[in-house]
Amino acid sequence: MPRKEQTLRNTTTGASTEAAIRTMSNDDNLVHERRQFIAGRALPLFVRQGFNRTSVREISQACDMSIGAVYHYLGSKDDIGLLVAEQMRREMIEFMNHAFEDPRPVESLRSSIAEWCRLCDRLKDNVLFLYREPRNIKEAVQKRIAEVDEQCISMFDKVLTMGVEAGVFKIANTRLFALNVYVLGNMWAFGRWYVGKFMTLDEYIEFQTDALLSSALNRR
Amino acid sequence: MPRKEQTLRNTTTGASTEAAIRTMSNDDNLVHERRQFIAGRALPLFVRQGFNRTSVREISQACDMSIGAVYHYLGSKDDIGLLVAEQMRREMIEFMNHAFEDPRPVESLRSSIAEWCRLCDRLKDNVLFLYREPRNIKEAVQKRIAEVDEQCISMFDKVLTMGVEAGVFKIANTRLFALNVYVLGNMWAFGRWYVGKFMTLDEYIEFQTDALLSSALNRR
Amino acid sequence: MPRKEQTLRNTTTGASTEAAIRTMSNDDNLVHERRQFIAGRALPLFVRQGFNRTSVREISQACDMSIGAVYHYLGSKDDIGLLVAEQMRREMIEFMNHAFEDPRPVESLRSSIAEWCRLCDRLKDNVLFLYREPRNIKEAVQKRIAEVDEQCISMFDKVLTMGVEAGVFKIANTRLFALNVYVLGNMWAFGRWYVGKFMTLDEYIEFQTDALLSSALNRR
Amino acid sequence: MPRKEQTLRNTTTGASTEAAIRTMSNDDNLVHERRQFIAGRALPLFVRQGFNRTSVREISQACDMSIGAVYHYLGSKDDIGLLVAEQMRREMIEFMNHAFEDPRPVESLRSSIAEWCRLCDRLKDNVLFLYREPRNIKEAVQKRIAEVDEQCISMFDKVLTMGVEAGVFKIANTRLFALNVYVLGNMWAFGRWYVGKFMTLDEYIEFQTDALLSSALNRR
DNA sequence: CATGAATGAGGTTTCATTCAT
DNA sequence: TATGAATGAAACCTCATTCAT
Repeated sequence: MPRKEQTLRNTTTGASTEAAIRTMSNDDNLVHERRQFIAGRALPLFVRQGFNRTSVREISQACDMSIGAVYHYLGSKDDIGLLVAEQMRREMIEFMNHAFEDPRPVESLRSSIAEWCRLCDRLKDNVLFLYREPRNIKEAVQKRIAEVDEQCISMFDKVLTMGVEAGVFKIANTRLFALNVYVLGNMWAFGRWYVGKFMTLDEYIEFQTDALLSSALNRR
Repeated sequence: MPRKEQTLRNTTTGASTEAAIRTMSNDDNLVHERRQFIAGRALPLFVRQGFNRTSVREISQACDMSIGAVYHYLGSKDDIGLLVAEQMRREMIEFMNHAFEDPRPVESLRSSIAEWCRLCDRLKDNVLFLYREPRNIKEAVQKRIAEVDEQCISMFDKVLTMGVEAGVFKIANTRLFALNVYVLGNMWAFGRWYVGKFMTLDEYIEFQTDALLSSALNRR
Repeated sequence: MPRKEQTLRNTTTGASTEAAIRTMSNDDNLVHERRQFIAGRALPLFVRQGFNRTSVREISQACDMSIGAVYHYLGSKDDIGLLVAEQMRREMIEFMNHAFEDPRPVESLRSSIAEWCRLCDRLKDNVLFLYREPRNIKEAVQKRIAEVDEQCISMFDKVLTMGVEAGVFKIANTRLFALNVYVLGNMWAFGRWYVGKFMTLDEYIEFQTDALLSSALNRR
Repeated sequence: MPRKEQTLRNTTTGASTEAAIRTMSNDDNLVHERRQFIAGRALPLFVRQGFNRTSVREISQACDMSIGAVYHYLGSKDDIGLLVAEQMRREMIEFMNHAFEDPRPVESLRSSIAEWCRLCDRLKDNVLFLYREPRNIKEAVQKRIAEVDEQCISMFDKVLTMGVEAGVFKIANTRLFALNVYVLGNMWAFGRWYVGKFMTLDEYIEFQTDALLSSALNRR
């Protein structure tokens, strides 16, 4: 599906967010690896205690590193937010590149919902962080995230539109419907209503897909 | 519908959160009024800049008060979070006491969705605050909020279950469906995807209601 | 014993400490009465929590008065310290005017020790306050207190000297011995070593008097 | 005199107060050294101005450190009080372990009085602080201090009792007599009556020892 | 590369005192 | 005379960041 990829490449090309982060090291691989490590250890702390209530000292301790070492690979605490955002972005782009292999609308919608929910489940903490701490992510990076959000929604929109054009779906507002799909993935990640307490991820995917399809399918 | 009201009363009774907040004044009316005023001025700041990035000095300035005056009516900055939560809670209880006058499932669902969305629209900032800053709200108060959330979802659940029992709806998992209704209200409040940019609240309510109904309705 | 009284009058004459405290009222009796009341309620708080850790609000509440009322009779929180000091001073002067009716050295020492201990017991809190919070009493007032301290010690000194001159006592350094008598009174007031836990005031007086006498008495 | 030492060790064992103080550093030696330094610079300020009237800023300036550096080694301003108390405690334990080598009651009393007075002279400011600012020392630490106070008094008591049993002393209440010895040391540290103005420490020790002995000695 | 001591601006909070009512 | 809301300076403390080692 080269068309899609081009579209994506067009809008997401540009200096990688990560490359903009200051470091004292020249070993790119090491830098990347250490940053992922730090972000991975910091993120649960952010989710549990909040970004502002988590000190760099705590982060360095969670990493079994010195404070100086953390700053060796990062320019500032805020940069960890960028890494979290960037990881989400990377995975979403990955997701968009691999979903929709199927040209059949129903199958395509099914698989994209499932994949999307699985992605949100895997990056639960990133999703939460992006909801909760937008003020701790640089405006520019928020925009980059908004962009992939938008692309993601557009992708769902396209699948739906395709289905509508094929006469398989009947949807009054595909854009809003696509947004619903998007939110439904995030919703699983939100621990707030304990969805995970009374349902497995697979059941969740199944029920939600069925509900959406029963609403979208064109009957006549 | 007295049964519902009783249920609600039973679970929501308890010492008001507000009464637990320290104050230097004995004039209850004044205290309440000033607190609402302070919370009202502070909330937009929190939403715009984040709770931690908003200083008490800024809040006092936004209120045209001295810092000391703010602390005359509040025990701490965190207490403003409680007020925000409490306001949401109050309005949700109010909402639950007045919705669903209609015994017809479809009408009842329609009106409850509409009212719920309007409530979320009205308390947009409170909704956002509760999503973003849970770590700045005392555990106990988060629980109180979770309680009304739960009651609210249960309420939607009951409407749906009623409809299912009446043979009007056909829903695989009413609980999850109810959760979808709940989230759909919050979703409007979330500026993140700019739903409001391409749609009015009324349109949003209409489209979403239709989509949900088309999914829920039992077609023989 | 007019000689003594003259001495005292000479050094203690001067503007009363209390008269120097600002007030909004002209009714001298009322002012005095209220001040004693306030000081009496505040002193235990100071002893229990410390002067600085006791707020004017707390004091006003302990007095069942408004903050404004407290300031109606006092110019500042510090003034309460002055009142405490002044009360001690007044009682010590009173004490000095009435002790020593007896010309016999031993009897005179006995009674003055006993009276002094009883005074310290009665003004326990004042004694403690003067030890603990000298930095919260104006320099000038500290000096006035030091003056009566000095007079008190001198008084004991005189009794001892009289005894030495009469050949009844044999004391190497009457000044230091007098100081010991003084401290022994304060010592009772100091809860720190729980003297009061294993001894009544009367026993304390008896033992201490005997010990001092057995040290002071001239044997040959 | 191994029995005494054992007794002391038994009751004074326990987690060091200092170990309970929070620090950002892991270098125990550095932490201890810096804390002693800070406490040493702060204590005279406390004595001169009072604990509450001395700000952390002043302390940090007196130490030629930044405020942050002070908090790097201490968890709070109050902790300096603990250090002051702990230093007194340490020295008193040291004192108790080394005094009383002499089995002759009179010599033993003489030397213990002298050593005690010298200790109080050396730790003048600590003594004053403990008298004046008990409300700024955690209850638990006050208790630990009360414990060594008690041990110290008991130690004097034992010496006296030994003398009484040997028929050398005749004392009605050794416990109270011991307390007098204790207080007499503190009394020197109290600047309040300017004992130091008209007497050297050695003279003070001499006079007080003679007075006590002349009271304690058994004259058939 | 790594460490962690040091910095100090800036945050929250307290509280003596004033003054309009 | 009495009230208590309001003030705002100043206190304690945190923590992101730097930099000498």
